[in-house]
Amino acid sequence: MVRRATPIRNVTISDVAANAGVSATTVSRVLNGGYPVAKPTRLQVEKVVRELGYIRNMHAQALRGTSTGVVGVIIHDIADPYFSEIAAGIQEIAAANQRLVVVCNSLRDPASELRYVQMLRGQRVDAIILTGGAIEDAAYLRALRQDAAALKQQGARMVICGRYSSVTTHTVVPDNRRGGELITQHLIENGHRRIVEIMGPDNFSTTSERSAGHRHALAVAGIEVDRALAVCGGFTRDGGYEAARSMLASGVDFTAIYAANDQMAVGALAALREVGLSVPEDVSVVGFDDIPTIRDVLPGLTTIRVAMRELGRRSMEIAIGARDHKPRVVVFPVHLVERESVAKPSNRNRYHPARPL
Amino acid sequence: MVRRATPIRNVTISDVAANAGVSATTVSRVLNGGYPVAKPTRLQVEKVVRELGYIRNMHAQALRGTSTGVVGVIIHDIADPYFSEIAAGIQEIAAANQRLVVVCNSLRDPASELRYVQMLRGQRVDAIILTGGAIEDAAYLRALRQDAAALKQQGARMVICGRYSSVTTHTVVPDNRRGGELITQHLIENGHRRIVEIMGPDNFSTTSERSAGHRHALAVAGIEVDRALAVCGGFTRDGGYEAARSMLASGVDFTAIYAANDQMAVGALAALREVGLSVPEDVSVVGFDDIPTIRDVLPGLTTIRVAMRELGRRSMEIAIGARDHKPRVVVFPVHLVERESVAKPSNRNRYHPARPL
DNA sequence: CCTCCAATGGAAATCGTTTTCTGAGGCGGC
DNA sequence: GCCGCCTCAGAAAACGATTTCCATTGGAGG
Repeated sequence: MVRRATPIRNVTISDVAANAGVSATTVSRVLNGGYPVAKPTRLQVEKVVRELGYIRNMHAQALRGTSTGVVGVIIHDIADPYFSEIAAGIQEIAAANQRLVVVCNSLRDPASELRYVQMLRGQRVDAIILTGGAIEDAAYLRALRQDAAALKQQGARMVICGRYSSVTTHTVVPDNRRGGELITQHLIENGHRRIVEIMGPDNFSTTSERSAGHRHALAVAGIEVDRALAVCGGFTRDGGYEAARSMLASGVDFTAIYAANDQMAVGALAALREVGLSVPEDVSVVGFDDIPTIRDVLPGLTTIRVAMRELGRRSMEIAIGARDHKPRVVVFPVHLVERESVAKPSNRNRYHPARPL
Repeated sequence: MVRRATPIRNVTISDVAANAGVSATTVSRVLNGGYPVAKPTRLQVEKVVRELGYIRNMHAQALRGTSTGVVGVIIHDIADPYFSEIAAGIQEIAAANQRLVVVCNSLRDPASELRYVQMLRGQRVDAIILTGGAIEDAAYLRALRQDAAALKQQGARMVICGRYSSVTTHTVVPDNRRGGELITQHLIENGHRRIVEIMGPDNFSTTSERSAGHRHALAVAGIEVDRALAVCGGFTRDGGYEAARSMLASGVDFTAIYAANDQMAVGALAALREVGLSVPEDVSVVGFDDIPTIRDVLPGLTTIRVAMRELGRRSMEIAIGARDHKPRVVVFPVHLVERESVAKPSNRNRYHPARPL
């Protein structure tokens, strides 16, 4: 391997200073403003900056103490439309405020989430936004609380987006419980009493919040919760597909499926289609979130609208906002979006597997 | 506003050194390895590091000269499934190599793309991955070439993903031209001769590459290109919807629609549904990319598979790979995925608008 | 004519690491 | 008993920007 001819060397503020015949101090003042610099001097410096293509070294700047202008975002999975919408909202506000965003995919692994928090702290980010539901694990939450405290100590902040949290910090969250309640009410009003609940992974705060709303609505209507109607699955299309298949295979009676997010609902639709059941004639299906892509599934999915992009925007606004806020909780309201996937239950064409799938 | 009781002050390497009764040098050596440190000393230092919750200041480290471990990614729109898949692939490799990824949404604006490149250079990232088609604009490309050169000078690299480029740097790209050719051939083999081409935005490299393949296939089959059958639109669902509506409104005759990406194809499907045309009986529709979400549109969309995740992975591998590579071009093959949206053309039920939509 | 102040520019310390150089012991070989 | 080598640890100089002090000038005011 040949040695590089010119050593790796960037244009520094001193290079600019030398070429402009002034001191580094003056260059810095021209760049940052807020200190009087005589007009000819300023113009000369600006000219040299352009000529040399000088770019500030953010690390030197950060080291000296001013902020880094970087916000860290920890997300479950950027390929999931729910999170990519939130990420898009975050980016909008970041762009409008000249901030850079470091995005980390935790893939729902709490250990990797904590590792990323450490890395981001090492980056001395101005803030960390933690999105998505939390694993309800004591050790994990304890570690997070410590990080939040350390972050505050560093003069940075932590914003939690998409979950209620036991960590004392800013929180932006959709009203998951209310959503579960609304969508279940809607099914009940349409005459459904035997409703399959496809839940998210066990131990997830989103799962328990949405499920609580669901069960509350059932209780209010005087419908007893039948454990045989509940099934857990990954928060993905395939998770919903598998869950629906297992319910079909079990032979249990139901007239509707409530999936705890749209992706799972879409998977359930596919499973129903596969066995020849039609929606909503044979089975009604509802989802949660109203992700953009379900505009184009058939039949149109009745769901709960969560303003994901707005959730992201708001989180970022808090992340880069004024420093002297008390930790506070912003709850985003949700509402029902009716499309074509719900009808009154009918008893014809109920599917009964001759043999397990 | 009350002054903070304790000034903002992090645990530094010297704090660790002092508490462990050694010098900062020794702490650094324990942290980085590669230099002999006596076992008791090492254990003592590690203990203090844990106790104090010490985290390296990446900025100081970066300033000193070692790499930052950060890779910048510039992307058109993180909420677009095509790009979020690429981003997910990038993240996979990043996570496996302890790298952090800064994601910037350019929203297809070349000026903001260039601004982001500057910001990322200021961050002294190890590499920049530029994804998505390029605006074919001379000034933009010139600026990009300069940045690529400067980056190389800094010892960083630029990887271009998703476009052939006139910039001399590493390139990872799907075979767009071949894809346009394959999908068009498929339509022709099914008997279609009057094919609407819903193109992406004008001046986009992806648009021209995919369109070139399309026109080539037509030429080979001896079909003359009819400019009345081509229409441009944004690379989005709504872009495809509007484009399809305008073709329908124009009253021009066609039996198939080729949309230059899946999102536009989905939009076209919606437009056709709206006027009561069914796919593929009345009109055949094909897309491009095979984004994950089209698994669940009806009818199943025949399209060109692009390995987006793999594209992202490979880009990142090159971005963090060994330093002594010549710029090279990796072309990813594409292939046809047949589903249910293509059939032989029929003349019944052709839509003729009584009045413009 | 002397003093004082406003306007402008520079020297040097500082931020937290890494990485030379040195240097101090200890020990084997002659 | 001395030399040289090996092992380990520390002092100090970077890296590139910001910021706190000063220093100089020129003009206003007495």
